[in-house]
Amino acid sequence: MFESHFHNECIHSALSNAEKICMVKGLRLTDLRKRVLELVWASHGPVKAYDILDKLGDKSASAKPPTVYRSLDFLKEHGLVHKLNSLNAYVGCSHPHERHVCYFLICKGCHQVKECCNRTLTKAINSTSDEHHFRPSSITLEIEGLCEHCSK
Amino acid sequence: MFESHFHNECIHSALSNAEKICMVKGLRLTDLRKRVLELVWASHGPVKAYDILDKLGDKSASAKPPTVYRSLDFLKEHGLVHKLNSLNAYVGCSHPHERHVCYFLICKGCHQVKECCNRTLTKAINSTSDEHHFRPSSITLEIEGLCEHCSK
DNA sequence: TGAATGCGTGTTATAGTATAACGTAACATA
DNA sequence: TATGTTACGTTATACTATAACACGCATTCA
Ligand SMILES: [Zn+2]
Ligand SMILES: [Zn+2]
Ligand SMILES: [Zn+2]
Ligand SMILES: [Zn+2]
Repeated sequence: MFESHFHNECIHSALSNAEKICMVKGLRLTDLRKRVLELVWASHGPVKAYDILDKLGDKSASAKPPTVYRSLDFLKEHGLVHKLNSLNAYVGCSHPHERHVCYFLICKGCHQVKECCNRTLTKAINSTSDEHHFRPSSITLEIEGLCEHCSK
Repeated sequence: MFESHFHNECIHSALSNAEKICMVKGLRLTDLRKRVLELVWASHGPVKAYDILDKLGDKSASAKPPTVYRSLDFLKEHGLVHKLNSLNAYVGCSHPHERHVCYFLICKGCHQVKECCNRTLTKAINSTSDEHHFRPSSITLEIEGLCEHCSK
């Protein structure tokens, strides 16, 4: 799904973006939160909360579930990570600057996730909601399947 | 979301539909599976696995988690119920005859769920997938918000 | 300065969701 | 009746997430 690349750059830019965003919004991107974000960004794939927990443990001996869930909540709330409901897993947001609804392509082959947030989908969702006189507040759209590379 | 109605008729018709479908497909809609389906259909809202478990317990003393999860798996697999990933809950399929992808409107006010499975959405999802050369195999689309009645 | 407040984190415990693994009973088919 | 298959019972455990309370530290304001 992601052609071979220097992923350290992805991590680095995700972290520095997050710092800028938090700076601007007056949020505290503490060490803990930054480390959790870094672990979420360890790959372009879904990351489980308890895997983050284990890896935190390496550095700071005593991490307990609330530690990581609280950080994830913070990061979610401010659009830095997303939760994938169909997997109970988390993924870093690939364009956290723009406030937007996010849809996901989840490859079962290479276990990578790509955000696909386009107007066409949003329009279709809104017009369907309208038809039903429904006022949407939060949307989960997760498309599982095989990416170009993995379907060959 | 659902105007006042005689819900017993919903339950009854869901069960008799299920019987027909299983008959045709040569599937065994056992007593247990039928009771689980009935409990899922207790409302038009999401139902939790452990609530089903509790209610099963009333009749058959010793129900354990695998009992209900196995039945739910069977019902899911054959399109008689759907799982709502954003809620970890289950809902009866409102038109199990047609093989189809299902999208859901979930009202946070009255806790009712409506299937909205239209071509426009499917087309938008497929064309987005195409753009990314992605081959979808399973789709989760859950729209949370307020229904017409509850948004007044 | 010192109390008051808010926030982030630590810590313990528990709630909630789901499956593995193994045994037995019921059913189908020959 | 023998045989293989499916459904279910049962025990244990894994996985996911939150409640509740304590502590430290920074900010504010009396
Ligand atoms: Zn990368
Ligand atoms: Zn792939
Ligand atoms: Zn009804
Ligand atoms: Zn409603």
